[in-house]
Amino acid sequence: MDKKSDLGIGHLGQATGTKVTTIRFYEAQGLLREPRRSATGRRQYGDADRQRLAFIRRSRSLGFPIGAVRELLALSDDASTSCTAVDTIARAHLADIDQKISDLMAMRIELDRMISSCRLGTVAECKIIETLAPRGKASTPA
Amino acid sequence: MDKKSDLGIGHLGQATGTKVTTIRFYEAQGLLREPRRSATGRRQYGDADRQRLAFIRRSRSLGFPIGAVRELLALSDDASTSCTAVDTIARAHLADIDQKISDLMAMRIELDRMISSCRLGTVAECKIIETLAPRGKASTPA
DNA sequence: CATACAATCTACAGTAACTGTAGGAGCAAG
DNA sequence: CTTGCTCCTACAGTTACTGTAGATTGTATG
Repeated sequence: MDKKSDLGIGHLGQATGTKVTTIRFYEAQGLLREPRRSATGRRQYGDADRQRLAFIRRSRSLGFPIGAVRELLALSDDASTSCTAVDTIARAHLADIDQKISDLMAMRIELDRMISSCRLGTVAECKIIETLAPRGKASTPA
Repeated sequence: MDKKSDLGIGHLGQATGTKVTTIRFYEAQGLLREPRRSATGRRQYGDADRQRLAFIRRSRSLGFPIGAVRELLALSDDASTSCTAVDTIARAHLADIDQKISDLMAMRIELDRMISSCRLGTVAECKIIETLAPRGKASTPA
């Protein structure tokens, strides 16, 4: 009588590249519904759960925060609504990523310049430390 | 008798663009030493504290994690050591940033492709949702 | 001087998205 | 029956702060 798609939490994890604790975490967050349990209390998942978890993982791997994943799931559950909302969420996330990239690029440039100027002498003459300290009168107050 | 460099926590915050709570947090983390207190228990900072906090903020703005900032501070306190260690920390951080940038770029590309393919119809035919769901048999199991 | 309001104090909870740990029970194999 | 793996719950830890509660102090004004 076992359905071939019946999965324990460990197998579901393997099937989706998700740690067991993470699956339980998603359940606690309401991303996955509470599955039925075996007679001894173990979680039993079906194929729909696997699909849903895969969706979550894919969304997360694209950087959507949990809240956005929750919204995307709700939207995808209602096939008849317009996907404008989906588009909006995705675009907002794209803008977010662009912002992060440009912040990191700015850091990268500064950091790179800092490193390039280092002549590997002593800390006293270190350009990196010097760059980090807005003015250098803290260490050697004259 | 007041030194002109004497600062209350609020003024120190203003002088360095740091919230008061954040300054106390840095103190708890051991990045700033415990300052002397006024008769009524308020923190009193001097110019060296301001320099040190500025260093911390600058390092943080370049993305160095607290632990790295702690190490950089320790190194900068000892002017005679070689700055090889400083260089190593900075290079490790640069590598870290590069990794983050390339992760975000990869996300960005996928996300952009996803969004471009969206025709703003219903969720049922939404390319975004479709892309997120590895195979589409969860919602409509036939 | 009294009163109001701003700044400060301590201590702790909350954020994001998990990860790790403790302590206990189920389950298959030898 | 014992070993060893998976699973269970519940809670603490991670990062770098931010926010809150409730009490006290400092300052400006009437």
